[in-house]
Amino acid sequence: MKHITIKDVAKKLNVSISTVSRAFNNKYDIKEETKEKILKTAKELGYKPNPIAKKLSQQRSFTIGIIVPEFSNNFFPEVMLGAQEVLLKEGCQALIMQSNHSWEVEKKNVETLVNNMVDGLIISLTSESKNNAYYNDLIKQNIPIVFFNRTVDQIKASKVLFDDYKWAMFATEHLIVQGYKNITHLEGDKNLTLTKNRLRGFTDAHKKYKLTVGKVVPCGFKMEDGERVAQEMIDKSEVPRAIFAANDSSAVGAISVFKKNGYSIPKDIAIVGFTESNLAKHTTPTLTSVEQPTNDIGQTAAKLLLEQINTKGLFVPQTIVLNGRLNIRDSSVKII
Amino acid sequence: MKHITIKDVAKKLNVSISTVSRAFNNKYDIKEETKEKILKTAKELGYKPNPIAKKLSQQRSFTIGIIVPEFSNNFFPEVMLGAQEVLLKEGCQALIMQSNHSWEVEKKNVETLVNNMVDGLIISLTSESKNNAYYNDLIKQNIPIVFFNRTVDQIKASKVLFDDYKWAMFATEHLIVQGYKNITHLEGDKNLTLTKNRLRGFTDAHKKYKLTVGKVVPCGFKMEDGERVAQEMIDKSEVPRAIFAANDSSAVGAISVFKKNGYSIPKDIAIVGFTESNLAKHTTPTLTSVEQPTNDIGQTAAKLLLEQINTKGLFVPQTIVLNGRLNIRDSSVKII
DNA sequence: ATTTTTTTCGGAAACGTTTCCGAATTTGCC
DNA sequence: GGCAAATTCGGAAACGTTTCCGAAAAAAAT
Repeated sequence: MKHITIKDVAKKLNVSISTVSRAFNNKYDIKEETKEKILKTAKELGYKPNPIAKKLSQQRSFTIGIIVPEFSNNFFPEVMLGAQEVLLKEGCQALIMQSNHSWEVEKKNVETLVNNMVDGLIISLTSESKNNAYYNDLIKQNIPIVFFNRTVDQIKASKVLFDDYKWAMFATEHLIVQGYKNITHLEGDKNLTLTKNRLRGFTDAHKKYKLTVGKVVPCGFKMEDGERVAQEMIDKSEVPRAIFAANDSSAVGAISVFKKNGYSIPKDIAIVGFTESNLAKHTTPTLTSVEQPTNDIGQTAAKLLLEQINTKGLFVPQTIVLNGRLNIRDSSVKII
Repeated sequence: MKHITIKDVAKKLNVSISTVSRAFNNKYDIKEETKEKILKTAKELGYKPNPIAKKLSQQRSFTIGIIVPEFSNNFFPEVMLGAQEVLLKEGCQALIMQSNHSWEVEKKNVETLVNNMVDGLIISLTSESKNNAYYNDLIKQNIPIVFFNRTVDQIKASKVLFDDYKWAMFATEHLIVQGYKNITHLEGDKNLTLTKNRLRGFTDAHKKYKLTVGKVVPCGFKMEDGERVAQEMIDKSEVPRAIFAANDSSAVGAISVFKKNGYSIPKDIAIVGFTESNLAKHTTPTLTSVEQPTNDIGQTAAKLLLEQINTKGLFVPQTIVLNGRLNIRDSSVKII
C-alpha cells in the first residue's frame, strides 16, 4: 500500500476516476463543489498524481533538455536558474547536460536527450560546432529547439540572443571617448554569430568616431587564450594602449600576464571584458565588463520553447534580442 | 504513424509483444535465434522502447535528482559529469538543481524532485543547512540518498567524502616545513563536517611539529569572505606570515586585498587554498591548492546510490573517503 | 408540460511497456 | 515409446493517468 492512486481517491468519494482527474486538471467540465470536495480529500489522503502515468497518457514527456558548453563561470548556471524557474512552473523537468566544449559530446548529448523523449531542447553551442546539418535535420523532424547566445547563422530556429553588436560598440566607445587610441580587440571563436557581432560593434565604434579601426587578434574565450595572446603581444612588442576582450575570462588571463610582465592596469593598458562573470568584481583592478541579463535569457528561452511545443508545428522561428548593461570599473578608467 | 511501438515489431514478425520485450531485456527466457531476429528487424523499423512506458510498468522513474549549492567554480560541474557518466550507462537520467546557497531553496528542490518521483538523490548541502531533520525523515521513508563533500554528521546516510583532514594536514605541513611560523587558517562554514576536518588537520599539523597552533579566523567559502577577512587583518595589523584558506575562492579574495594593500605574495604572505578551482593556475601568483578527484566523487556517489536503489531497503550506509593531491605553485613557496 | 440545451459525470479505451501464468513445444531420460 | 523436465513463447493483466463518448441530471427555452 505504498502509493495512493487516483482510484483510491475515487473509491473514497464514490466518484469515477475521470471525475477525480478532471478535478486536478480543471480544464474540463466539473462542478465547483465536487471539485473542491475531491481536492480536499485528495489532500487528506496524501494523493499526488503520478507524473509518469500522465506522461504516458498524454504522450508528452514534460521534459526538456538543456545543453550548454560548460559551467566554468556563472553565466550558464544563472541562465539555467531562469529557465528552470519557468519550466517548473509549467510542470516540466529540465535535463541539463554539459558538452565540455566538444561538438562530439554535444551531439551525443542531443542524442541521449532525444532518446529520452524530451519535448524540446534549449541549446547553447560549443565554439567549434560542426553539427549545423544535424540540427537542421532535427528541426525538420519537428523537434522544437531554441538556441541561446552561442549560435550560428546557418541554423534556422528560434533564438534568444544578446545585443552583442550594440554593447560591443558601447564598450569600445567607452574606451574611445576616454581618449585611448591604440585599441585592440581580442576576438572570440570565429564561427559563432556573437563573435561576428562583437567584432562589428568594435569596428563601427571606431568608424563612428572616424578613427582607423584597431587591431583584431584571434583569441578565444578561455583564460589560457587571453594569457597566450597577451604573451604574444609582449613578445612582439605590440602591446596596445587598450583592449576590448572577447569575454571576461580572456580579459582576466591577459591582465594576469600583463601584470606579471610589469605592465600596470589601467595605467599602461586599459581593458574591458564582456559577459560579466563573477570574477569581474574581484580582480585587481576590478574589471569593466558588459553584463548580460542571464536570468532573463533563461526565462525567455524556456517560454519560447514551451510556446513552440504547444503550437505543434505551426509556428514561426523567432529571434529575441535582449539588452544589457556596461559596468564600468577600475580596469578601464583613464588615470590622469 | 509517428512512433513505432513494440506492437509494430511484434506484428511484423508474428510474435507476441512479450517476446519482443524479452528480446530487449535479455533476462528472461528466449531463444537466441529469435532474439537476434527481433533485434534486427527492430533496428530496421527504427524501434526504440518508450522509456516512459517502461517507467510506468516497472514503477521506477529511472531518474535521480542531484542537488548542489552552486556551479560557480568547476568543482561541482565536474562532479556532475562523473555522476552522469555512470547514470547514463545504467539508463538513468539526472535532474540537476542548484540551491543557490539557500537551505530553503534546497528543501524546495528536494520536494520538487521527490514529487517528480526520483528513484534517489545525490546531495551536497548548502553551508547553512537546517534541513537535517527533514533529511533524516526522508531516509526513514526509504528514499535513497547519497551525500557528497558538503555534509553534516547528524545525517545518517551513505556519503562520499574527501579526506579533508589528511590533506588539510598536508597543506599545513607544506607551510610549516618551509619554516613559516605565524600561520592562520581561514575557516569555512562552521556546521559542515569538512570544515571541522580541515580545521583538525590544520591543528594536528602544528601539534606534529610541536608548534603552538596558529590562529583560526571564521571566514567562509566565497571571494567576498576572503576579501573581508583580509581587510580585517590589515585593519587590526594582524597580518600573518602564511595562510591556509578554506578554499580557493576565499584564498583568491584574500590575495586580491593583500596585493591591493601593498603586500607581496608569497614574499610577505604565503597562502595555500583548497579544492583546486580553475582559478588556481591563472592567478598571480599561481595558487597552491589541494586538488580533489571531482570526477571520481561523482562516479562513486552515483554507483553508491544505484547500489542502494537496487538493494531496496536492506543496505548499510557506507562512507567512502577519497584521496587527492597537493599542487604546489608559486603562492606558497618560500623566497630565500 | 414538453422539448431543447447545458452541465456534470461515469464507463471504457488508450498510452507502451513489463511480467505473471500457463500452454505448447522441445529435450532429456529410462 | 512414454513420461518428466526444460525451454520457449503467447495471452492478458497491470502500471496510473487522460480523454472520448455517451448518459443522466439539471437548467433553460418553448
